[in-house]
Amino acid sequence: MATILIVDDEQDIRELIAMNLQREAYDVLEAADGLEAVAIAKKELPDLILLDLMLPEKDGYGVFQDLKANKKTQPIAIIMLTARGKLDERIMGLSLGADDYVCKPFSPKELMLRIKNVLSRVQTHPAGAITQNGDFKLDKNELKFYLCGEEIDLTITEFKLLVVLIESADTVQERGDLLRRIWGYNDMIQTRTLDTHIKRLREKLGSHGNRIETLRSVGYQFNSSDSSN
Amino acid sequence: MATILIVDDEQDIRELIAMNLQREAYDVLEAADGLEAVAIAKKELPDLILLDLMLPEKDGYGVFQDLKANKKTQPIAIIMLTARGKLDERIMGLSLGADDYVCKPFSPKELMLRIKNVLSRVQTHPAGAITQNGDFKLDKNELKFYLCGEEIDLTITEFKLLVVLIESADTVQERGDLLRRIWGYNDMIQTRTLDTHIKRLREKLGSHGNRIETLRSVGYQFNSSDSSN
DNA sequence: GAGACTTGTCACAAATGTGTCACATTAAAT
DNA sequence: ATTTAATGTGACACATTTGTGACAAGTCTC
Repeated sequence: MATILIVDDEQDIRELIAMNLQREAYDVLEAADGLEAVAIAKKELPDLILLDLMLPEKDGYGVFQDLKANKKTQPIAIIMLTARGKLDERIMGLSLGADDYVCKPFSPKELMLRIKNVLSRVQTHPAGAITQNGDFKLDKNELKFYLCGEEIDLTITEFKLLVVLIESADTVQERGDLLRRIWGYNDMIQTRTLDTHIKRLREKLGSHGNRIETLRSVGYQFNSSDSSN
Repeated sequence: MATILIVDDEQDIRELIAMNLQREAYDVLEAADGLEAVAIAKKELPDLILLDLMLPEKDGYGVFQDLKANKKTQPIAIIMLTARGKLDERIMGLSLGADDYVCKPFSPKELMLRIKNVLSRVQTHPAGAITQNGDFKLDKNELKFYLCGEEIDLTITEFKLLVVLIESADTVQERGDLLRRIWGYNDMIQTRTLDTHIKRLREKLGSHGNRIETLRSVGYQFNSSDSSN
C-alpha cells in the first residue's frame, strides 16, 4: 500500500504509531535520530515521513531541508510532529513544504486520518508514475496496465503486486517483503495468498506470464527482457 | 510559467500562499477584495485564480459570475477557497465552472498539488464550454446535454458528475476525487451518494449507460468509444 | 400551501475480489 | 531414487464493493 517512515527519538511513540499503521496495512520504517532518518529515507524512499522536530544528531528542520534538497527524496510527503503547538511554528513547517502538521500529544485516530488524507492527495499523482518497457506499460496514475498495446484488466491487488515486481524488475522480491508491502503482513505469516495472486497475474499476462520468475525459497522476480527467446 | 491571482481579504493568507507559489516559480498577483479581483483578472488574464468566497466589496460568487460572464476571463481556471463545512446551495449552483475546491484551513502543500493538477488539466483540455464527440454534446453554458441529438434532462448534480467524467474520458476518476470535485468532500467520507448518482446517470443515458464503467475499488470512467459494439 | 423535483441515505440484492484449502506438481537435498 | 519442502492450481466460502429501489427531507414553482 504505502510505506511510512516514523522519525522520533522516543521508542514508545514510534511503537505506538507503528502499531496503528501496521494495523491499517501500511509498511512501516523507523528512525530514532536525524541522521538515520535521512539515510533510511534516501535508501527506502517511503511515501510519507512522520517527522518529529525535536531530534538528536540533526533536528527536524535539518532533516526536512536535506530531504527537500535531494531530488530523489524531494517528492516524499512529510507530516511534522511536535510537542509545541504554536501557530508561527505551524506556518513555518507548512511553508517549508510540509504536507501537514500534528501536535503532540495527538490521538492515534487523528494521526491516521491526517495520514490517509495526505497520502490520498499525494499518492495519486506522483510524477513519472509511468513505467514503460517496449512490450508493457504500467500507469500508476491511471491504475492501468498495457501489454503489447492492449489494456489488461487487473484487480487492485494484482495491480499493486505487479507494480512492486515491475518497479524492481530483474531483482528478487522476497516473499516476506511482498507480503509486507502489499498485504501489510509484518510477521512472515504462513499464507498461500501470494502464490495464488502470482498465479492469477501470470494467467492474465498470458504468454508473458513466464516473465514472473519463481526464485524458490526466496521470492519472485519480474524479468524486463523476455528470457524465453 | 503560469500566472496565478490570489483573491483573499486576509493578508497573511495571501502572503503564505504567495510565498509558496513563488518558490515554485509561478507569477503571483494579489487582490484583497472582489472589485479589485475582477479588475486585475480582466487586465492581467492570469491562468488561474484562487478565489476566496468571503470577500468585502463583492463576494466570491459575484466575482465568479462576472468572470464567467466575460468572454476574455471566462476560460481562466478557478479554484474556490471555502470555509470548512457544508457547501451551501449557492455554491452548488455556481460551482459548475469551478475547477476545484479547497476547504480552509488547508495546507499550502495541498493547495500546490491542486493547483498543479488543475493547471495540467486545463492545459491538456482546452476549456471549451462545449464538448462534442459524435454521439453526445455537452454544453456547459446552457447546462444541457444531448445524446444522439436529443436533449437529456439532467439535474445539476448529474450534470456536474457527467462533466467531470466526460472531460476526462477514458481516464479513471477515483471515488475520492469525484466526491471532492462534485460534492466538496475533502475527506474520503463514507457515502453511497456517488453510487446512487452514477446509477441515475446510467439510467438517463439509456443504452449508452454502459459507457460509464465501474473500476472496482477505484472509481468510475467514461468511455468515449462505445465498447459494447 | 400543494405538488413536483431533487438529493442524500438506507437496506437489501447482486456482483466481484480475495484468502484459504486440498491436492498436484516441481525442485532441491540426501 | 527417495524424501522433503516449496510452489502451482482449481474450487470454494467469505468479505467487500457496487447496484438498486424506496424513502424522507429539503427546494422550487405556481
